[in-house]
Amino acid sequence: IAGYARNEHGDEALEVFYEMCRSGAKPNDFTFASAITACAGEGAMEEGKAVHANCIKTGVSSDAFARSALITMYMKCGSVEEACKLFEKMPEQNMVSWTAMIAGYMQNGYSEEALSLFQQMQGMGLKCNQFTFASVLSACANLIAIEEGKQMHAHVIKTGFEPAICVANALLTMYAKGKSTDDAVKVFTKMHELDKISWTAMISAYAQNEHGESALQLFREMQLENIMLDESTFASVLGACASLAIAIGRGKQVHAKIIKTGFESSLCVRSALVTMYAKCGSIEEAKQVFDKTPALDLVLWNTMISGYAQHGHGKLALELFEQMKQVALKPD
RNA sequence: GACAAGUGGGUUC
Repeated sequence: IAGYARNEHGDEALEVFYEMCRSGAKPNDFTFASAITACAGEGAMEEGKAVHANCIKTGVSSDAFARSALITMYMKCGSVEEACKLFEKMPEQNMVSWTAMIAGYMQNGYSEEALSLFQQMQGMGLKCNQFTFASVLSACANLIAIEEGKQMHAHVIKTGFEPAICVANALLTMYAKGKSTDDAVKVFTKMHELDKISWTAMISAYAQNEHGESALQLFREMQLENIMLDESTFASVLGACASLAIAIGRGKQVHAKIIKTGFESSLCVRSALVTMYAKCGSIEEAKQVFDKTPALDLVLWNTMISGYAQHGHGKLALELFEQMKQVALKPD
């Protein structure tokens, strides 16, 4: 159940969970927590609450783990209020529940609150681990609070969490968002172990800081190292192509690779493709990608409208805007 | 021994 839940297979996790319940095997506090994690991944808030009620009814030793998982579920579903209410009511507050709150605040755009909660956590003398620091560093990144991020970096070194891969990835991104490409490179170079997130974060760091060619070079190295690519990688690589406004042929090579690896249906890849084609001078191909997309989301509409607007097609941009409103999508 | 919390990605000249 935990294996499925942690790997974004919430539906299968829940299937196994219910099968377990039917079989008469008795779930323990970890089982319920994992089932709630599965609900979080599925955005199934009501089901998660029901699992928690069931957890209490079953009389496991403690529902503390289930509560931490519930906090995450509420946060993932955007119910920050409910998460707070639950957190305040929790009898035993520990590192995991606090980290869940800090991460949740950060993910929902409340990075200030995340940092202030971290200060409180420190004040109470609660322990922190790599997950806490990764979230706090991401909060600094969101706020582009580089001075604070640097202090946190020092703190992370002092507490021995700098080598943790999730901490290093968050550090790298924090520096990249603060336009400190050199510091981002330092973090990347210092890492003993790199995962797909590290590579993508570094590619994105280059792409966002006017080092598009370095981004593309790193992408080549990443492939030579046989690192698994995913939709985030391609979105970042396309971002590099767009930022360089490279020759359309090179952009098309990336597009071909996307098709070959089966990522062309991803919405974030599609919008990155639209931008790439628009910026590389082929608004027609941008529109083709747009037209081939079955379920357009807000970002794709925005991307195509911006593409037209920025390339001398104001009238088409306005027409598309009208179309967008007709499909009952709310402009932002 | 495993199991609750974590890091990267698309639009905004």
